[in-house]
Amino acid sequence: MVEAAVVDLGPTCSPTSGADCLPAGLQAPLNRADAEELSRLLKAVADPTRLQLLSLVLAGERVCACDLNEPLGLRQPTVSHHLKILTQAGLLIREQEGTWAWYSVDTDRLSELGGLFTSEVPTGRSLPMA
Amino acid sequence: MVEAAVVDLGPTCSPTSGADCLPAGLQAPLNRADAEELSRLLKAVADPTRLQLLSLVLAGERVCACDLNEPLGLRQPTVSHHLKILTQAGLLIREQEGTWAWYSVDTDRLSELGGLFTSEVPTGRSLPMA
DNA sequence: GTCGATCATAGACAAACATCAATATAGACT
DNA sequence: AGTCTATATTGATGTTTGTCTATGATCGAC
Repeated sequence: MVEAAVVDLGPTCSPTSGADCLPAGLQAPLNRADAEELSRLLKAVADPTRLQLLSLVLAGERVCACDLNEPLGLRQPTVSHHLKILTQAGLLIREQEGTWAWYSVDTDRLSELGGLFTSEVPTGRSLPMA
Repeated sequence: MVEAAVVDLGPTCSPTSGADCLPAGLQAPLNRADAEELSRLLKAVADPTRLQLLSLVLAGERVCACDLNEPLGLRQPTVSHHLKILTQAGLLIREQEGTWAWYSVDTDRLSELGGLFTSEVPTGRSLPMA
């Protein structure tokens, strides 16, 4: 040990955290439970196929599942499996319409994800002349 | 098929993309190569132990590896393994000093990660009265 | 009803992964 | 030299994960 750098990994999220109470981010030391909850969300996104899926649905705004098999070059059950994972993670919204299943991206949830790593004060605008 | 929704998965990053040229985000449809590169970075973060590691190093600013085994409750080789993965992903910076290894977070890289999901125009400040 | 199309589920299988114990490497110090 | 400490690497093991085929469930149209 180099020093008495005692760091307790206490709870960072409220003990009665609901389904949408994400552990805020990395600013405070994460306890195991919060880290596991965060990793569940991140695992949903840490797969090349699911990233392509997200980008495709994001490009189409509201996309039929039937249009996703071909551009990915994967079998229908495989795509269905990934869509389920993304939906369970709250990143995709599923709407059944007759035989079809329409998917759209929950952009709030998506930016919530990004916010986990960018909770600093924004120092400058990224767009030219707002 | 529902419509002729042709989406080509062309390259989104420059063909000669260097090590730090991340595929920009999900706004444009991702081809497989870019999706795999992104997923490599996200996989580094999609693990509860590595999330705890990041939060610990972030809290200490510059942390000796010797102080990380105990708060995580994991063996030294396991922690060393995770530190290597985070370093290879560019999220941690390693500095050797005698026998010790000091780690710090590359905050630029970290916010680059967050930016993958939050490339929208910021509509409002999140801090009270800036 | 039957047929065809869309999507989900179940089960199998190989590849990737997290963890450990054991060992190796390298520096500091006597 | 020799020992102790800090860290990395190797190899093994159990678990998770991505993909497939095969099958089931549901809806619309004839």
